[in-house]
Amino acid sequence: MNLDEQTAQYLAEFFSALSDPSRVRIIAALAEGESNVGTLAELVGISESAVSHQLRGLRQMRLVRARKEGRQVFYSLDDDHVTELFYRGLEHIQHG
Amino acid sequence: MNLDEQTAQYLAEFFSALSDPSRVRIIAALAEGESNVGTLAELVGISESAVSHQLRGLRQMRLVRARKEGRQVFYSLDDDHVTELFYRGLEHIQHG
DNA sequence: GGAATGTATGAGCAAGTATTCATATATTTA
DNA sequence: TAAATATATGAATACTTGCTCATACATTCC
Repeated sequence: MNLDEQTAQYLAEFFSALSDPSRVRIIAALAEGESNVGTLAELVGISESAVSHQLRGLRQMRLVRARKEGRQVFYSLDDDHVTELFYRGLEHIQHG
Repeated sequence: MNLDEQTAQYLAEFFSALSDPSRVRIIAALAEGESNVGTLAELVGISESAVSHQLRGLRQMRLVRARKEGRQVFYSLDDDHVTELFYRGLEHIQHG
């Protein structure tokens, strides 16, 4: 297969969602169900600001969706493909 | 799921293999069958040196293997998981 | 042997990225 | 209304990354 530049670009961006440990851990956490920024920060072990920045990117890729409840914002995975990719990757790591 | 830092790190590295357009195109080409550095450079549209650098990384991740034939080196995919991920990602892009 | 070809490698650089810090915005509570 | 809480955002910074360029290595051909 000889992908055109644009398709390759899109694909690369898609996989980039899982190309950083913090994002991987955020997505791993969200795979269990929705969670808010503070909780994610605690789980992942980075600042709330850092989480917020990462979620922004994931939001722009439409991989997560946000639900506001009071002053908290609950995020959840909004793309089955990423979830699936995540699990496949995990299998690969665990007994690949 | 709450991944430990190391697992997250490995996973992120694994997905990083497909997080760059040039690498995506290299892997797309190799999905068809083995190919040498010069041909890949032509297909992908980057220098042979750049291809060689990328292949080095993929080799270190054990995602491709090299077969030397005379002065040419033929590369092929050496990991079904990546191939599968690639196709899944492609589906996502094409009609996701 | 020497030239030519194919690939690999290291240094260096420009561009991208993940984080922190300071600050802003929005919502709740006193 | 003021203080407190939760999240978002922009700027700055340290780090990473993909490429080029020069050069080295290996193999074939003359």
